[in-house]
Amino acid sequence: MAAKIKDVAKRAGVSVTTVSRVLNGEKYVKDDLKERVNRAIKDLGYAPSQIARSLVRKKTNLIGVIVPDLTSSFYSTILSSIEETASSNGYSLLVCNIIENIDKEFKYLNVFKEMRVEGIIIMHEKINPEIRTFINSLQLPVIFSSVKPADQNFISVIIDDYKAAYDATAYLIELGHERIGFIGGDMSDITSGQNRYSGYRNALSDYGVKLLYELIRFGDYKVGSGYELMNEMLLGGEPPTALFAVSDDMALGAMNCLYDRGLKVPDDMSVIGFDGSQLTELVRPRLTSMEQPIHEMGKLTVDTMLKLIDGTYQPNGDIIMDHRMVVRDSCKSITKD
Amino acid sequence: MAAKIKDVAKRAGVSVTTVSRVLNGEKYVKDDLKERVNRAIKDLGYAPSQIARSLVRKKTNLIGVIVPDLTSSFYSTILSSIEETASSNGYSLLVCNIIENIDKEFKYLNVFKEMRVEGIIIMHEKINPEIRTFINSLQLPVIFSSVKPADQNFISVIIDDYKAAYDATAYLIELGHERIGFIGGDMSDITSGQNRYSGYRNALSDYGVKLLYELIRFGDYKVGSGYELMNEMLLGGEPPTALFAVSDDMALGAMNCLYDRGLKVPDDMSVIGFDGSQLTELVRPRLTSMEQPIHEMGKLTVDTMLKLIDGTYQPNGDIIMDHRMVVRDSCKSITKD
DNA sequence: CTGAAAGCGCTTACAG
DNA sequence: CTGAAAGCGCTTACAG
Repeated sequence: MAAKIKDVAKRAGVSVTTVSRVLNGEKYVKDDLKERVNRAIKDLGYAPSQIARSLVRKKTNLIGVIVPDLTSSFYSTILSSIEETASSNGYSLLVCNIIENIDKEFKYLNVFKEMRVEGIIIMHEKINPEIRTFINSLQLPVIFSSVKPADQNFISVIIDDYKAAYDATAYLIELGHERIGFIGGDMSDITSGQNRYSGYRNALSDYGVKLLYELIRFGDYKVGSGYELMNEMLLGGEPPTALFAVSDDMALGAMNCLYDRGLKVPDDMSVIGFDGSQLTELVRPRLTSMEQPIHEMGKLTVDTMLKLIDGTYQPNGDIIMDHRMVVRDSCKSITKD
Repeated sequence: MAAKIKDVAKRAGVSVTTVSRVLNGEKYVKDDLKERVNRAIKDLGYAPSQIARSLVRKKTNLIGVIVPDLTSSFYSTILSSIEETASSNGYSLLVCNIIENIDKEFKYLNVFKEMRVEGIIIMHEKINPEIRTFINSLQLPVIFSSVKPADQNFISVIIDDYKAAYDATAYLIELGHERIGFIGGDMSDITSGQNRYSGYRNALSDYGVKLLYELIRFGDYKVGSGYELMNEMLLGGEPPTALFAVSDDMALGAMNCLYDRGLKVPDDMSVIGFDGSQLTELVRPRLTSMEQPIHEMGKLTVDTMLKLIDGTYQPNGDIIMDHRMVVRDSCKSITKD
């Protein structure tokens, strides 16, 4: 079995207290003792048990993370950034991938509780009352990253979705488009559903562009729904000249649908996405997108979480980051001729 | 603070031993006591501390996972499957994302050691002697998933990369191609580098097709290198009529390069990829690929790991899974006219 | 069927 | 500067 502190103490000829002291970098240990201990540690290949240590310190250095879909480019990128920041601060991640499975989420939340994680990061906003109650009962710092649940007690790290959607729509309008289709998200989601839709509508109305209900659809942010919804729109009558989809995945789905029907982007239709996922650079034409600062968002989420954990930060509302429009090749100005 | 077993015992008017018994589902507890305990647990919102439990049981139910790149579609899909299988068997994952960072890998391996994980799953084969020694010293079950390191002491869950590459090449040859370009992987990698290259070469030679060195390049499996290498090939002289890239990402990179230069797939060049990542269905034209059973591979990795942990399984060599060619729209037979 | 006691591998006052 | 002892929150023989 693995060596324990007692073995080290015996081999170094000191007490376990002394070993513990050099392990934790305390001063007040004579150099020669320190040396003997360090050699014993090396000889034995000793590494202190975090689990014993956690028990006495009441500190696990663990953060629980709930991701809706690990295989999504957007979430895996945030997660990657979260992991990087956490690990460079001495924290490890317990990752739960819930694929729209409430039972699994509950089960995992319970694992988080049993593992005594010090904080929880959640990346979806569809929490039901039961889950909400459970989370609250944990009395742990909780941060929603990139999403905002209805419950005002939670803190989110997000962009201003309303404004971002407004800007994306305005961009299309300024390109001369007047028939601007919209593929939105789940309207029970505050930020990615409602706020992005409002941004779209208000931009149209501010610019005096008519809202065309036949060009509006709502999906689930995934490629498949973008495809289906665009197909529906095409079947429905005169197509839009431009499309704003509230996720890059749905924008790509729409582009694929157009491709399969022999339509060209951006010649036959301009398309703008949302998120700034890696896909934007991988597809052809490259996808213009209203981007979230994905990497920075993950980092800021963890930095804030760490401060929340050590009591250094008093939350006062959400943390709003800047969005950024990145123009690529999927939009063009309309030329009436 | 969170309730502890002592609080439950007090509230239920029993000993902690009894509480522990109902917690662990032991029989030999009278129904009325059991009821009182369960009520106390509910009232207090008590959840046993896994960390205390781990300490005495010497069992953490933790598996460490090392992923080279979380944002890659291939790895995130395996990871998702690993997570699913682990969690449904009561195990949690400690995930380390090493982005070609040896120091970080070392640091994490040490975290794994300190956290007393019960096994380690690794998804890259570039382990240096130092890492190898460290891993061996851990005396823990280790499984390489989808890759095979040079060290024969480790066990891998993989496909037959040689045969898969052979089959992919043969497919192109049977389509009538004779100028078949190849974008390989890192030749210091046994499976994804060497074996796939051998498969390509031997297929050519078995079918009597000439090996053209000017059509051979080696990349790093990523989109960017596929793009660069194809560009190089195009600049080099007469282009191939078909390309076999040993990762879907590189195949996509190559397709993007062709697109940017106004060349059509599959009319101007057929392209076949390798892996079966989600990208194959997302790009246009859809990418034909020699697929690994990604999801099953993740599951089998964990199933095997669990058996290794409980001593139910005696490893005898690698576990080879079946590959599968999935034809989509990126290849066509050559028509000489 | 139930409980008192020892012990898991550490850290942290406390005393010297 | 160093060590003996208590304690973190559980489980598991052992005894009854």
